[in-house]
Amino acid sequence: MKVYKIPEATVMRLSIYSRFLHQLLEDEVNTVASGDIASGVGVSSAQVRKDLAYFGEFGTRGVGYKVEELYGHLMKILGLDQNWNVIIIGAGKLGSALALYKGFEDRGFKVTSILDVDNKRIMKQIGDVTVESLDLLEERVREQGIKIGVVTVPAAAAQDVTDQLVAAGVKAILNFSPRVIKVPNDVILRNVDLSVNLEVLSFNLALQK
Amino acid sequence: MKVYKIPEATVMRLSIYSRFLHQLLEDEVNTVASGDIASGVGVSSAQVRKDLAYFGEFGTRGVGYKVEELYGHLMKILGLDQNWNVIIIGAGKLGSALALYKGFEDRGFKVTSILDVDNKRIMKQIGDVTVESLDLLEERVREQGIKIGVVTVPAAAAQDVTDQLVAAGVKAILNFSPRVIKVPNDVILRNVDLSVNLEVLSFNLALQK
DNA sequence: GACTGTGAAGCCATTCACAGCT
DNA sequence: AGCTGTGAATGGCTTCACAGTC
Repeated sequence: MKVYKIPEATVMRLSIYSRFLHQLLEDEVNTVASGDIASGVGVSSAQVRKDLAYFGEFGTRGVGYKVEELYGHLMKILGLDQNWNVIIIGAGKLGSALALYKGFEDRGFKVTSILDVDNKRIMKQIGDVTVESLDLLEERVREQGIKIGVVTVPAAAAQDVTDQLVAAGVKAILNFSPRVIKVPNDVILRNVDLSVNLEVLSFNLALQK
Repeated sequence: MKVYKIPEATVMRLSIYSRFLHQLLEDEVNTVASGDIASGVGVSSAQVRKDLAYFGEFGTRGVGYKVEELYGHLMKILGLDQNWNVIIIGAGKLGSALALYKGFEDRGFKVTSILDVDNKRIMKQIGDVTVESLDLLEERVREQGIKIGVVTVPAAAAQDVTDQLVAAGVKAILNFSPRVIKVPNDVILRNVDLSVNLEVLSFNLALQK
């Protein structure tokens, strides 16, 4: 399993393939061809095979892939053969919604801490987690072995809490704030910019006229 | 202003540049060079110039760009020189959070309808919008001139509500459900897949070990 | 016959490097 | 002298097309 440089787009698709395979598993489908996956998720079959080829040979020529086996491989590749504790910084509407989001739990992400600076939010109960003070950041990261942090604070506070997460040893950050934030090279950063997504739609709509 | 095929990545960056310029405006900065924007948002200066070059010549050689002027151009390009009414389908935690998200309002997106199938959610007040029955979809889309729909329903219902949005005449859809959905060619679709984003982090973390 | 795995080709986006203005 | 605008070069991802295997 030589892993040199995998396109990010490939990783995102693997995640989508794995969910599609999960559906097939529930429908008790045993075998699947690259073309089936392709039409199921809206890409080309060559793309599916190429994506998988980065990680090994999982199929049988003339036949296809065993659903259960391929699913297992993908989950392992995606690092989902283990559970991840996640800390959310920012207990506003968005942070709360994410904390309760079933899609995370289903895939092995457990929100074990939710922190905020606002006293009105501290002690609030979100699912089975209690919102705590931002002061506890380092302590919670350490004791819960947290590698993944989610930032859902206002733009003005985003860089500051990010720096705190990094200082506490968090290695991967999912940023929902509408601000470009900077992290050291060894920390993985992804941005989910809600406004940008709507604006891409707006751009394309405006084009059509 | 010849617009043939603009890379999606360029559009996303324009959105980010525009927000950066807005910050500069507030700080009363008058002029900005491509290198300043670049370091502000974490791309190369050549990238900034190339992105802008798709749409015209906005700068002055030897000087840079007038902040206010460039900002205006970008907002126009992004279709943000007008307001957009937005309908949200799914009044769960995520749908509610998005309905209240300030970042949308700030950029001219107004959530004018929130619909759900669940009677327990109907009549609930979210901000100044009342959750209504999914049955009203077509009526609301028509009377509010809605072009943009946001889907925050469970995976199993995603394709169904998408089809209803399309049938009602919605031209752009932002899908938050963890399911691949299909739309006709003339409808613009973007997916914000929250789990996929976490899984890309997980993949990269798992690699490092 | 059917479908995988993969080198080669094609395509698209980014970076380079410099001519052109101010 | 400084910074933009842009053709050319580069790099990377996707598609093609087919040899290899069951």
